[in-house]
Amino acid sequence: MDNMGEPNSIIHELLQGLELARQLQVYLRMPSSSHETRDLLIQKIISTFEKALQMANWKPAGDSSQQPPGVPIRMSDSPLSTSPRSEDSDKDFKDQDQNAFKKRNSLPRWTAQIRVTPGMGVEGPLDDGYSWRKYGQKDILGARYPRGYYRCTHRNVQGCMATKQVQRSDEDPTIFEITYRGKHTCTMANNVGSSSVPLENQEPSLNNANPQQQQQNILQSLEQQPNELLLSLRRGLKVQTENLDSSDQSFRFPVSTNIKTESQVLPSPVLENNYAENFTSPSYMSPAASGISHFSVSPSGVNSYEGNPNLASSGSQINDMIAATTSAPSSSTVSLDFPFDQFEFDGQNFTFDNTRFFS
DNA sequence: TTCATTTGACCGGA
DNA sequence: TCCGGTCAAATGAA
Repeated sequence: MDNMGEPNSIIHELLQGLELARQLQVYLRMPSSSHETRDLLIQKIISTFEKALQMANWKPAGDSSQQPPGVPIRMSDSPLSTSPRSEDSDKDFKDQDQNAFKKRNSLPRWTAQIRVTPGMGVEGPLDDGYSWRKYGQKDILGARYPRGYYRCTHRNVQGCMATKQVQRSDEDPTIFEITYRGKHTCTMANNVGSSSVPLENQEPSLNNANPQQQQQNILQSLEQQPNELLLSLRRGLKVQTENLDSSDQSFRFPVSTNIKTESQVLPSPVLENNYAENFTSPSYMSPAASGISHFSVSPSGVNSYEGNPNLASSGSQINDMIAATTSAPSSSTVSLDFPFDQFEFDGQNFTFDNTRFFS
């Protein structure tokens, strides 16, 4: 934490990695580019990030006895119980629910923000690796847009008590604030960030959490997005952390480096709208109130997108879209978008599971 | 039939 | 008492 490397150097390395990733993106779009070149670029990117990680005193995960692998973001000391779960008793889970409800304010909690700025192509592994199920929506006093409530799909089966809330910002409707609560204890959590296992080979539940339905939900929501928002989903992904507890430690990843093709990302109906799936949200961001991660989406020159002129919208539907995109299982995708779920940033340190990132 | 979302009702903390 | 968070019945989609 307090022995972090020179931030400027780290940023320099990260920027270098970014530039390399961009180059890779270009190469990947050129059918004639050679594998050697791509491999070389990938190697460079990896070493760049490794350097940055060294500078940040990054330690390989291994002390995460409580934390699921690949979910490296440290929670601040939280009272969250990780007590053993009963696999076969709904009653136990109901009891847990009761406790969770009583203690809801003591659950670890952290916030991410996703910004959808005009013109972007949200491509990339924008999922957080978990599947979520909406269980409520509520109008919040003083807020223009309703808040959506989501919990882990595996709650009933595995007693995973993780929840999240999605709230569209009043001040800037392009910003969606996602508040995570609780810690995933489902098997999904064990798979998230597993660096060597391709997503498609991971826990089946990752993919069988009805991705079609989630995709369809996205689509439904999209069909009612304003053109502006749809257009905004065309560009690249930019990551910005701000207000991290050491005020000036913020940094920005203008990530626009997708190697995932749209056809890999989306079912054709979605592609017809040229909409890209999956915001990645941090599985575990710093819960510190000061540690809001700001995910914004910015122009990246990504091609091919025309908003559907027939689209209309409502705030809650956009909320759903964002929520769904942050929750949709990533299925079998490979991307160079920054994988937030492998990214640890507790104010001064961050870690990054680069093996999965580049796998 | 199964599973997810919607939405009004209910609960509990402040 | 208010309001945020959750429950659960109704509904819809696959």
